[in-house]
Amino acid sequence: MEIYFQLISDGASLQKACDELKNEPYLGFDVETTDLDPYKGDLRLVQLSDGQNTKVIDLKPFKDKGDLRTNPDLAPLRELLASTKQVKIAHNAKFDTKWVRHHLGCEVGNVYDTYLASLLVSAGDGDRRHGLADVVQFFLGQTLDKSEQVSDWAAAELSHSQVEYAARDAAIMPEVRAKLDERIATDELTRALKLENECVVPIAEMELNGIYLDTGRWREQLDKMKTAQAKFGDELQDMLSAGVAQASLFGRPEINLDSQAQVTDALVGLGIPMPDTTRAWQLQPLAEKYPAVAKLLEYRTVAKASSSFGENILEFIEPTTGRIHADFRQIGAPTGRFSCSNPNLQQIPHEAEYRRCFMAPAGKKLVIADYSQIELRILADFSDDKNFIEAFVSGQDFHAATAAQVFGIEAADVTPDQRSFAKRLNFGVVYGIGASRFASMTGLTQTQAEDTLRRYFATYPQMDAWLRTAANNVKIERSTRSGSGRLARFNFDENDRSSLGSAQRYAKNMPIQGTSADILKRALRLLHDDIRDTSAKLVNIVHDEIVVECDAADADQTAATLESAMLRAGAEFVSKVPVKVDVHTADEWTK
DNA sequence: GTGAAGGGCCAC
DNA sequence: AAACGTGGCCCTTCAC
Repeated sequence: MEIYFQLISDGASLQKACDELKNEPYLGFDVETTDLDPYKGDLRLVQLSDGQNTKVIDLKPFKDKGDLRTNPDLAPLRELLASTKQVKIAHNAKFDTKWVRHHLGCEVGNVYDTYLASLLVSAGDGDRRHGLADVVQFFLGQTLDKSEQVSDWAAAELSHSQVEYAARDAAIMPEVRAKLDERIATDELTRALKLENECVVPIAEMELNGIYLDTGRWREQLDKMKTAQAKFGDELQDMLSAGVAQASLFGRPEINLDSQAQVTDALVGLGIPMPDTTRAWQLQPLAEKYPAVAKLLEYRTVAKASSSFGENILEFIEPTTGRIHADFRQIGAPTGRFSCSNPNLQQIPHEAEYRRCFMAPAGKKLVIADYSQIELRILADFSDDKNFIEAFVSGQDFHAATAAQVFGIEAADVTPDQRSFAKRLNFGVVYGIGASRFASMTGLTQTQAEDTLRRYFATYPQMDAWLRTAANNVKIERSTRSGSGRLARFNFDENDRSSLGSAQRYAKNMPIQGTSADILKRALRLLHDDIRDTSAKLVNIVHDEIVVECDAADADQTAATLESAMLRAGAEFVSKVPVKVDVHTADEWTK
């Protein structure tokens, strides 16, 4: 397919090109860069297209005159990109908007992300691919050649083939959007896509902002873990070698303590009746009787700490900023939750020794806010359960309040055990917990656990009914949705009970987890708009928590702004129970 | 050597 | 498949 494009490399042509495009409602938007990381490479091309008329802007000549961000010749481009009048259609727009933000110094207005749209339409079907070529093939039936994608974008002169490739990627976007939008409309995903599209720029900015990690503190903690690992490892080797015959002849045989197979063999050699897995929850009961098992558990804990949360995380510190810029996937899970990697800032251990390493730099403060019991509030709202709602409205200790209801006593008379049972059930219910799991986690017998579950659901009959309906709909509707309308289709084997059971638990959980994700995404957009032109910067998110960094002097104002944004977002999805946000200001990412 | 799979464990 | 949902990271093992 021949396409019409124009390569632009001077200010006057750029002005003319932007004038030509500025009245178009939809613009395909793409960039070509010399690296995947905006802190490491250069922005070479910016492409904009209305579908017929495509402009490929070569930034190299502009770059040769100095900082792109202050070059007045680029003002028309910045204005066009920042405008909210034209929809900018990009595939994985987080990438393009990050480069524009960092290298051109402007925020892209009105983003439409065909990658996120394709993910929404696929509704959790993990077999579908969502690269641009895949999406173009699926929705337009065209084959897109991506071979130039990894070509040399730093070359002094770009080849015709490179520029044509760049033009084609932008030119096809309006058509992709049109086709995708038909599916978005028929699948009733318009609200969910709006939520996602509006969240792209806040996330792009968060990744550029990064979070500050105190290297000294981290190393200090790591050293402690390494020392403990060496000590426990040594002790464990001694204990395990007691069961090995050749120990006295050849000295202590080295066992690989990280190998389940070798450790299990050695423990069996000591006469320990090993369970089918060596996971902590299975070994825990054996730890009291067998010191080697207790030592293994100690070793595992510090080994995990020094590997997963060790030296490697320091390698993610970007030299130019001194901060960690992790990758956030906006639709990381089919429920709509984010996932995070390189490194995963959503799995940093909760202990203060780790969290205190993530700090506000000098003169700054962290403002940390999280939703209180958001998933349970969503369940209360969706099920409209009178008693469950009452437990929230009462405003008292939530788990004590539910314990009082379940056991039919006054809140003041709730025993610690009763509160603990209620708390575990409150958490378990959104995952579809069963009696046997509840029994094993509480130490209750199967019968006692069944009885407690029965009491719990008898206390909350409408919640029970809502969860049962959700499970039944797996077979009838074969799909479910979150509050924003995010869609999840079920994949299960009709004849396999465990497959059906697993789909039913997912059906109970997805609307709740998904709505929680919806609320967080809405809050991120509201926050983004409210902190524009302030010192506040989004630096991390963890499912129901938002961390913002700001000038110390602005901390109180930022806390109020953040809480307000989160509460407004919550109220858009939950109305029958109050939404509660706990917010505080600190020098470290701690409670 | 490299990569996939499986076990294990961290977060919410 | 912990009959409690969603992720990512590290390690070993095993196939290519």
